[in-house]
Amino acid sequence: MQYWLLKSDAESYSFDDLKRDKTTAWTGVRNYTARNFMRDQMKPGDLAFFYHSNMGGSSTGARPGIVGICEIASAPIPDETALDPKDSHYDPKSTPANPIWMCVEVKYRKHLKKPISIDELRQTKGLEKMVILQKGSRLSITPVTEQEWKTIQSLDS
DNA sequence: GCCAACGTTGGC
DNA sequence: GCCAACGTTGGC
Repeated sequence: MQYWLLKSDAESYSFDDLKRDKTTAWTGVRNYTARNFMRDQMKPGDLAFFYHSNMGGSSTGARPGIVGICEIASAPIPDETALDPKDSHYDPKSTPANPIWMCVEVKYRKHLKKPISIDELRQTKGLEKMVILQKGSRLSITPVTEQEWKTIQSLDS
């Protein structure tokens, strides 16, 4: 059982979208480190924080942060978007016989009572080492330690 | 919109 | 295998 953090740009796929869909395949990841986490380490039943990043549109004043909890719901499966020439994530190096990009299905669990912003995470003792808080960290899938998980849960009140 | 940091690509 | 160039990410 492991804990994770999944980043998504709310404008492309938000946590509300996941609530609506209930389950979605986490496609479009084109980074080997992130892929390896999905392919080699994620297990059904693992839990993940869902994090909204903030590409461009912060006109509402909303800050990037954790908005909810979801669950890994499948073993690794080929990322279909890599095999579809019409998809913006198409990668000709990936073929049905040898799909280099893999994903997992993710299931909605629950919203936090209110989002925990990146600022609040930065201010919280014990979270200093979180990958997502490191300077220049762009990984869209990162492991979260049990201690970090509990600490963040305790902020959700 | 800016731009620092990062991952990937490709010429050598 | 090196590394400059490029494209992307994502906080601000």
